[in-house]
Amino acid sequence: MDTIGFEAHDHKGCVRDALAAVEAHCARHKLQFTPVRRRVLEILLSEHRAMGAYEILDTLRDEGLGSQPPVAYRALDFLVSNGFVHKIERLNAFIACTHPGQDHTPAFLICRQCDAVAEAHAEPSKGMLGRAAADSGFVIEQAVVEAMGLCPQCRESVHPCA
Amino acid sequence: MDTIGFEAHDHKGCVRDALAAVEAHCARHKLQFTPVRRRVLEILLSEHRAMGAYEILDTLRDEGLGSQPPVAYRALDFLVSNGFVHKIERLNAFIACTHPGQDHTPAFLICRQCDAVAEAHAEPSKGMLGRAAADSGFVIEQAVVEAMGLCPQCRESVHPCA
DNA sequence: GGTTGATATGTTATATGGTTACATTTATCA
DNA sequence: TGATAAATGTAACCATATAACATATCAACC
Repeated sequence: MDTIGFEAHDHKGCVRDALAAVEAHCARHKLQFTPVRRRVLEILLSEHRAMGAYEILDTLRDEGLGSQPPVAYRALDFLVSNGFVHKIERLNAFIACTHPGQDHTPAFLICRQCDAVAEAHAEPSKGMLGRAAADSGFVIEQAVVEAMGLCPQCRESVHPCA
Repeated sequence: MDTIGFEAHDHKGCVRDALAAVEAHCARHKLQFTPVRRRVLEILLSEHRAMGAYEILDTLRDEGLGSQPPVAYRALDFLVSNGFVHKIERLNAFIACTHPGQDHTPAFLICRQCDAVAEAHAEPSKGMLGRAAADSGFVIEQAVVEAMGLCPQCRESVHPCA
């Protein structure tokens, strides 16, 4: 229910905590949290922004962890299918989940000016969309919800009167 | 409020009406509804499904209306920015709007089995997303809402007991 | 009705994002 | 320890989208 994302926070702590949560989740579910997968998650967590697969790959290459696209995409596939990372369709980019482990439908607030992204929650089964789906007999399994606009900071810099 | 999309309908009539509505809208707003733009819209309307830009381009090429990607992308840009066509981010594909001219935030129900797409309406300013945005001071200008799942027909074919 | 500025198209080349296919290695577990 | 599955390395390729620039067409005014 908290948006975080556009506010300052203890970033080192948030990276550490998220990493620990994912590690625990993988141990519990017998998932292999391999070096490449771990490093990709670390990169996304510490950058704390949406990154393209090739941008992530550049970092991996610099570190000798793999140089070809499939390396990055495979790690991202793993992280996305387990809910540790989300893909932002509108940006063809990936971002670390802020509530790893918990089952949820993410929604994103994307600033068109500074590209900052905040994660919120959506409830696709409710509202008009849910009603339209129910009316037509459509079963929603997964949803993409991405709002574009201006974040608080950029809004102020556009309207300096604030 | 009607979903249409997964139901049978008078398709010839719906193509004709939509085309007429767009034509009227362009005349009223002094927009150039050129042959390429018109043909791209016609293709999308009559196919009545999400199509990739290159698939549309193939048809244009066959008809001698242009053979290079920018031709298709420019026509699509025009149609999308005027609300006659929507882009489905999840599919990197385009689909004709079912309510051309009217200002609205489209939402899509996408069948993962048969790729059928139905257009519904979303109200991003309401619900949890709207509240999260308001709470954090984010101003929503535009939204992508795309639900993946099973359409009525495919749902039945998966559960033959129905 | 011709001139001009804006809008639209033709075309080449290239950037960006993502997958296939197959060989090799590493983990898991009986 | 050996069999099987899962993960990685690597090359080649496919798919989506844009940049840049030349040419043509339109719209509107004198």
